Amino acid sequence: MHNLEHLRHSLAHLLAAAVLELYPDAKRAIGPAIENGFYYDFEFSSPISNEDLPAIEKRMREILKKWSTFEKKEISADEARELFKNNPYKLELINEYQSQGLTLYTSGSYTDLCRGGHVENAKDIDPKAFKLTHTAGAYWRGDEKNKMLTRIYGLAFTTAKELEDHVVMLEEAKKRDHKKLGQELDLFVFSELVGSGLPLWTPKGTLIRNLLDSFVWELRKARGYQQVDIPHITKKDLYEKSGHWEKFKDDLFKINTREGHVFAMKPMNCPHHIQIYDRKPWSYRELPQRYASTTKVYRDEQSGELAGLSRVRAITQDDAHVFCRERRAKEEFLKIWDIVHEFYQVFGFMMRVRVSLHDPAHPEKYLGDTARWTTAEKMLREIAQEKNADTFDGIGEANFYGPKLDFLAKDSLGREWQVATIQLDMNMPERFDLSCTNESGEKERIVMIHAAIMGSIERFLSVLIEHTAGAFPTWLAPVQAAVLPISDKQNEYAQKIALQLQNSGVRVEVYDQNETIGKKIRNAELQKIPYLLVVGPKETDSGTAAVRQRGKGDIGQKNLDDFASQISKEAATRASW
RNA sequence: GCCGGAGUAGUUCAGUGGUAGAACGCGUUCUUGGUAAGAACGAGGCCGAGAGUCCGAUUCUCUCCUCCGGCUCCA
Repeated sequence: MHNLEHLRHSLAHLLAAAVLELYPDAKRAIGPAIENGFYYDFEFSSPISNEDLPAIEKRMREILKKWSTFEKKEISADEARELFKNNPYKLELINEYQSQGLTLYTSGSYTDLCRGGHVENAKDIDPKAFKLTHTAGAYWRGDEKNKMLTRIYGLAFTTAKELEDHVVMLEEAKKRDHKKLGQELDLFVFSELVGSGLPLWTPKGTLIRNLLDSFVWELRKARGYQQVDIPHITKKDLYEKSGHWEKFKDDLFKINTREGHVFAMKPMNCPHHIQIYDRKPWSYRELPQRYASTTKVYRDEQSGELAGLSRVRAITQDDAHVFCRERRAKEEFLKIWDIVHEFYQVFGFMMRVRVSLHDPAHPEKYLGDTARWTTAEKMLREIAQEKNADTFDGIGEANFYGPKLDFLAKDSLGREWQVATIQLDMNMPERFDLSCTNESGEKERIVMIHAAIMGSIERFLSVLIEHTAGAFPTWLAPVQAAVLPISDKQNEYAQKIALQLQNSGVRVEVYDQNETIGKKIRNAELQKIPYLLVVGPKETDSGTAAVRQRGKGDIGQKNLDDFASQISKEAATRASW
């Protein structure tokens, strides 16, 4: 069995071979294997688009028939330069790699400069197990100062079945796209007048946000957090002191006051929380101080970066900061970990935890002395060990101000998203001279812990919508039950029981439109409402409802008091089904 | 910001150098229906915004705005 990466890289060669036959003046850049497939970057003399892909793919299959082995040949830098004299990209690579020796690989009549990693024989490639998917712009060598090339992406697997499964998964993901579901379920909108990256939350969407936030708050409250509230703007002085002005001034929304002062919309909350901590001197006995705010931050993201709720300019953070002594940090980390665990477990996410460490090869990227980093990273590793969780190290993933634990959630389609994060900050307390008085009556430097559970409500909701396909658990569903009268003769009874349910705390809607019962059920199902209560003459007479549960169908006649208490119980326990 | 694609009714989309069409949704009426689409009629559009070419532009050209797929970025 051959290596999948070799297979994918071989297909990149095949793609280049087909492109060069169809577009002889296209210039090749690089073509590696990637997750699920491969790509190759080209400079085309005139733009190509997705419509051109079927022809290229067809040519790939034709060429593949003529290929067998990949012949390797060592060549000198001069020979290579001669061979690729019209290709500035290959020439750049030749100059870079000439000291390590250069190799050419040939299959059929196609030859490419390449460091190797191909299938033994091109006959091993299943012509039905790859597919070109889309084109995209990509900077040469990933540097935005360089020329933009055209990248052609393809999917590739060992068997046609695997390719098919992956395509089915992509289709499912498309159906669950949170931008699409957000509109269909009426959760949020964007307005051209308000601007891009600025979502507006409808009543249903706002309800969900508030329910999620209350859940996080409940978990925090139990662990000694206190809510604080802060303004959304600040004088630039705050960010000059925190260091953010210098580092991130391009990403700040700035405000000029009529008196000529410069303010900024807050892009993060820590400096504000720090000012609350710093309102008075603290005894070590009063620590930790744990401040939490669910509040928006504003970042002037590049327009091309914005995407649905995943990347916005007005971001709601469930942000908390713990101010504590360094020796206390571990205990606080563990508490936050518990919150993260409890929160994500409710939604059925599988979690992995990345211990994000500094990169010893680049000490210049980090603040503070090595000894403190060593101590701090040792602590994080201990925590990861004690928690006995699925953890891994991320070298070079630390913040410049400290190491952190990043939580990755795997959704129901197997995609992984970074969500919660717990960060140790040894820098801000220095900059703002944050301290407490210790047992010896001395001023002692404290540390800060940044702790976001959802991270951003917008991003978390984008993940949750796609994870659940919009079928929210009962406790979170904006409408938990719909009452569907079979004809308008039952409208009055429907209103009556809706009111009764509403009084027991159930979020309920009545579908009393002049439509058939089939149509009402269809509409309610499309809204992914957990429970539908169908009421006809039978139910009116017996004072019941025929209940249909989302995903399960008819679950029989229910007494209303029993039904209401069942929903309340589901909501209280945040049950999922 | 960059490359490519796209903006037509509330939504999903057809379409045309002579100022527009479907389906669903919405309204009215008929229908009173038992577990995923009953019927008829009707309202609804400065064809994303601005400029240019043309006798005439929703259609062609340019600029801007917005969205999508990527790239770069993400405290």
